[in-house]
Amino acid sequence: MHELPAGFRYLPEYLDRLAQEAMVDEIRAVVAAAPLFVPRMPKTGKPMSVRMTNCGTLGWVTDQDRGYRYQELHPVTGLPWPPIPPVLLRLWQEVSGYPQPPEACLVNFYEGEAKMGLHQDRDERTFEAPVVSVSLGDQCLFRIGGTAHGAPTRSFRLSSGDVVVLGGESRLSFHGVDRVYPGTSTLLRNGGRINLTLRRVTP
DNA sequence: AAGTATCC
DNA sequence: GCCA
Repeated sequence: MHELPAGFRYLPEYLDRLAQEAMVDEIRAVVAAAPLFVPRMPKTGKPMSVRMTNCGTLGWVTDQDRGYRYQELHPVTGLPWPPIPPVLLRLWQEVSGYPQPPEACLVNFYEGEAKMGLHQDRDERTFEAPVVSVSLGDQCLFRIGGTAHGAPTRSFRLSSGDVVVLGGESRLSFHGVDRVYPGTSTLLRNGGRINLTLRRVTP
């Protein structure tokens, strides 16, 4: 049984059903303005299995030519990202302990066999602020390790309404999603899982 | 290690 | 089904 990295906070059932439904409505509006796109791996161009979009002044994107980065414009529409909904700014204020607001909210949509390989969130220009993650919809198997390659990992299920904070020592921990469990939530009519990650990019 | 394949 |  390995230790969880210091600064990792798991807040189960942080959002009640009504709050989750309100958040899904906000995300629907974000997706209407900034359509989901398929991110591609740097150099190889292999598609990731999730679809994604963003809200905020900066959004995380990746493609074959330019790789992982934050940018102000949607890669397909060329428009600025829609603003982060106030309810998410309030959540950040409640749990982040960071004085300034988040600049990016990455929206990852998992359906079917979608997963996310173990990785570090390290494209930001500051690691002082934590990463705040919200789970909506079907449960998933989440895995978190240490900051070093090859460090032991722990796995547990995340459910709709759970909030996870990666701060302190855990800010640069490797983490990922090994699988989604279909039919484990009624929040999204067509099933699947939405993960929102709020981030500060600049100091 | 933001990927996939393979093994137990 | 989950880990490495």
